[in-house]
Amino acid sequence: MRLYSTLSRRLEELPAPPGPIRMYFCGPTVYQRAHIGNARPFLLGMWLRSWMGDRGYDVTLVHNITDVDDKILAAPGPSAAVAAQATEWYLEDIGDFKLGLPDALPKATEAVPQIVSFIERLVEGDHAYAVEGDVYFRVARDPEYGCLSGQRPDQVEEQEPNPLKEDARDFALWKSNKPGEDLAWDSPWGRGRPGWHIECSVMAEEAFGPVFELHGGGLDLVFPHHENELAQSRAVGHEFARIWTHNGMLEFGGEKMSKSLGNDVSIRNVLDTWGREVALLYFMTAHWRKPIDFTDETLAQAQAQVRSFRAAFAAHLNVESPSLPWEVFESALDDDFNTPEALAVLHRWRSDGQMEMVRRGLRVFGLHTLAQFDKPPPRLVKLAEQRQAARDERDYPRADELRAEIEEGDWEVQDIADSPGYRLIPK
RNA sequence: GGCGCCUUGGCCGAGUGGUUAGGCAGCGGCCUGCAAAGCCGUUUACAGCAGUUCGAGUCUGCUAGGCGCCUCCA
Repeated sequence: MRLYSTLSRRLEELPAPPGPIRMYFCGPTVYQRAHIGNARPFLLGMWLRSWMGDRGYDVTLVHNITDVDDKILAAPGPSAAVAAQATEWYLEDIGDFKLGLPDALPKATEAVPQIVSFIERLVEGDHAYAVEGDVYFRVARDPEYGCLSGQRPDQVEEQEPNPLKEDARDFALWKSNKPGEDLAWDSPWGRGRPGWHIECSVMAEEAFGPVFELHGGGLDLVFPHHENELAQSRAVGHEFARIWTHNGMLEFGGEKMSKSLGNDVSIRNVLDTWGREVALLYFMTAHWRKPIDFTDETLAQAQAQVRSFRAAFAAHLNVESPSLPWEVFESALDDDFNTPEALAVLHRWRSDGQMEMVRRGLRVFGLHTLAQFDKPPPRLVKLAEQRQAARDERDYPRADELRAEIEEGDWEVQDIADSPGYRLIPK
């Protein structure tokens, strides 16, 4: 199996099973409802874990939560409560995809002692310096700085000059407590809080030690966040992540969806409006590295595909001797996790009536639920039986009335050709 | 100014030099009491220009347009 890595800028072959494959994916900063773009790295991580598990790998997925940050401090109310509430929402939201949870969901605030000692190591190694209660990373000491993002340090723009820094490119590892900030810890440099990048270096080390196979996150984190993480970890002698995956952004009206632009739609909203199956299939339609448009039309297309799979399962087709072998599906996913191509294979099996193959493939993505049907409510079964009776008596106006009533209950009644039977399918 | 990415038919999207991707929507037909589902058929693809090659959507160069990052961001 291979995946494209930002670090090498090419496809990287994974070690042979069973690995291990240790994956660290950057999660959200928790200060409000997470938007649907935040779901993408989560889903990619979960799907990779699922697929690699099937392929015989020993996989561990760590997905961090940033619960100390400027935005949390700026939000109205006690910061700890803001973060706790938003964390709860996030866990609810990702839980509702019903894919299970990552193996660990560490929080920055629960790693502060380790963060402090990590920074001490950097200071001792002369990779960092303390100034008036802040600690900064010394970028000039790292000749490799920029290797992940391709940024040339001398070309990086500085927005607001900070006189405390030796060099404009240096970034904060520890920030001194400012008046009004209600999240702070004691440290050798005084009361303060961790900078943004350091938590990931520390929590990845906590989980995996000095080296692990895969680090994921959104494309917008390549620089500066991941560049800085890598620099910090290498400064203490770690190899850190070998493969870096960066998923494409969700776009909304031609622009990136983000909280700062105010064009974001929450995960909760999407789940409530379209349901988990449509949301999951929607993300399958685009390759993970590419941008994906978030529009009613693209979601509606995903919904149409969901319905086509469900209808095929309802028809109970299962033809033996597959037209395409399982290996075709496998190689699509093994090759840079190409979900659109895998989806095309599933459609091919669907149209050939090989629903067991479809079910097996959908299971990787948590979509095998399309093959499971709840029992229709007894009230609707009764209506369907009445409709059947009306049809038998050729009372078609009555039959159509009953069908409309069934559809109001979000089930659809379909007659079966060549038999007097019908079937009920959830809409 | 720097770094990186993208441009395929009405829409979404595969395509790792040489036979149909696939889905959605549309149209015509079969089936149906009517539908739905299904099935069959069908509809100006590869931004433009030049090059490499026996052969390019696929490689190279240029042009045009778009996007991301360099500041919080998945």
